[in-house]
Amino acid sequence: MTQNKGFFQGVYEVVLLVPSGRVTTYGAIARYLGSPGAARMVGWAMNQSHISPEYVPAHRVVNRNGLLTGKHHFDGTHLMQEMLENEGAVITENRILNMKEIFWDPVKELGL
DNA sequence: GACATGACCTCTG
DNA sequence: CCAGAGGCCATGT
Repeated sequence: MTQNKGFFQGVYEVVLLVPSGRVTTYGAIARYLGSPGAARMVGWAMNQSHISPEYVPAHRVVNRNGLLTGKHHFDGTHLMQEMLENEGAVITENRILNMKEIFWDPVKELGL
């Protein structure tokens, strides 16, 4: 909080705060940080998530459509899908069906 | 030092 | 309703 070190820090904080079995979106995180149009950067943070001191559940971060866009960046197959399914998410063809049910919004959950 | 790209989203015409 | 362009931050070449 109140750490203006960078957007990345905020993204990691939110992603790390995402509970198991829940998924969030890039726009929600960007919006929570105060930049509704900085969704791109969120994806960039995920790309560098491996540089984070702690593991970042990037598999719980999907696009607005509930599509596993970054699944290609995890291992290249359906590891991300299996992980989410293991947590209780219903995914098919890289798309989350019950995304609405497991959707976790930081602004709504954490509150501004 | 500057240009181009990146796991995207939102707004306007 | 559909389509197009802009925006944001950081990293790499």
